[in-house]
Amino acid sequence: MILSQTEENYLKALFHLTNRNGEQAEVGTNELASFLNVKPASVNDMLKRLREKELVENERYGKIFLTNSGQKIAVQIVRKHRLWETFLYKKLSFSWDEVHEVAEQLEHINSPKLIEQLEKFLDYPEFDPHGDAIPNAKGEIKLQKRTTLSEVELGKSCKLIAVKDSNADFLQYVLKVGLELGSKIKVLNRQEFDGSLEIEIKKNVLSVSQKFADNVFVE
Amino acid sequence: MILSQTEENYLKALFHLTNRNGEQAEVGTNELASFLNVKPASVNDMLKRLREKELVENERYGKIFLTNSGQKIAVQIVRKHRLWETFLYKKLSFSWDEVHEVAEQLEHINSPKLIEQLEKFLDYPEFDPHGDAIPNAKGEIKLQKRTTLSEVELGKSCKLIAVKDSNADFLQYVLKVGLELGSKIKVLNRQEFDGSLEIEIKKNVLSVSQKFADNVFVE
DNA sequence: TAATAAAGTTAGGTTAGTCTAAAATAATAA
DNA sequence: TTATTATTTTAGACTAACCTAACTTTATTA
Ligand SMILES: [Mn+2]
Ligand SMILES: [Mn+2]
Ligand SMILES: [Mn+2]
Ligand SMILES: [Mn+2]
Repeated sequence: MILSQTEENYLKALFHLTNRNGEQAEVGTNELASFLNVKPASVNDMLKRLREKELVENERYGKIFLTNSGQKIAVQIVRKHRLWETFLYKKLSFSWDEVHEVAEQLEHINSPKLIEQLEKFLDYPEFDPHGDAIPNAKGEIKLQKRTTLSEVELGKSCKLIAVKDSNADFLQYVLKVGLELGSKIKVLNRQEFDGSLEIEIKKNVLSVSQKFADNVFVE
Repeated sequence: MILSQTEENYLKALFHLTNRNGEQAEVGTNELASFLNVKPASVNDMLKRLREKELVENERYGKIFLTNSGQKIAVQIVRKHRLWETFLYKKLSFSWDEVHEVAEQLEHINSPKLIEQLEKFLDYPEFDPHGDAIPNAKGEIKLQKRTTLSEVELGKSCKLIAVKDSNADFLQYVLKVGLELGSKIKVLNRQEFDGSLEIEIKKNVLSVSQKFADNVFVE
């Protein structure tokens, strides 16, 4: 089945919204619309078409789900996205805050051979530059049990294993505070009124906002 | 200026049709339409929009030209196309008949850094896998004075320097008869009634059609 | 439970890019 | 020079993807 870029983006968005950190989540028209920066009415139009192609299922006023074939297609797009990010990062000297935007375009290139060969060229990488697992050709993903930094208990140490990839400013800031994939983080204190954290990284103590901590994944 | 893929394809088509083997050529609505596999009416609509963006010039019932800025954009697309073909060929083990189709998609990816870095990664190649010159970042192209094999005088020898890139079957056939970029070809005889040629390649004598010879460029 | 708010849907409209069918102009041949 | 053919343009229509404004249904709260 040949899909437009727009259709692919809807499927990918649904994939991300329905699988939040391993858990299943319910998704409605409004949420999908604001995620994609379109209006709920547009989402409705598109859902009609995706339903006709049997890629999504939803009842009137009900929640939205990917069908099996919708899910398969979405995973392949995620696979392409993460392989391209890895290529840009490893081979073309992009920084980790620059790769996502370009991968958003490259993920829609349609050529099975290209992806096969790209994966081989990169020597079958398991994770992208932000720590997200790259699905294999069959669509299987290693699922990492990951927590956000916000949820870590006071006094405990953890290891940074992934970061939200879609905000360049955030990613630059992560590097600036001295963090990278694999960094050890100790949570010293939590400010109750705004959820901000005091953390220790390589003997340095600093304070990060709740929002920051929500975008950092640890194990 | 942000252009759609379709607009980019019109500009590229005009670039190719108005610069045939170094010479300037006049292009009309019908010719552009059949090149792009659309109807003349569609071309008319698009020309109106491209005129408004000052990328093409044409008078009612007159021939079509790229403006300077239209030309610049077209060359950049050709540059991207040829760099991607080179990448696929050199780094991802694509054969020379497979690269064009995928490059048709990749040429529309919009990221100046990507192209810069790709060119660097490929070590500033001068020619694509079909022997076409790759424009540099400034849009300058080395112009090769090239003739088609059909035009070579009887008895003369020549060197294969480029081939038309858009037909995979033709490209496979070129390899099959033992030719590649740089091959020496001697033209032994010309059949007047159908323009077919008898040629010698590495002591082998074979006959090729006029159409074949039209798609092979030599110096 | 009734009122209000939030979420979702429908109707009608826009733009890009395409098409067919018909009309206008230019080029060519009788 | 007129008739025929080829080329180009116009008018009107379609689909994908979006929008606004109004409406309906579901959820929340008083
Ligand atoms: Mn990404
Ligand atoms: Mn995308
Ligand atoms: Mn090509
Ligand atoms: Mn193209």
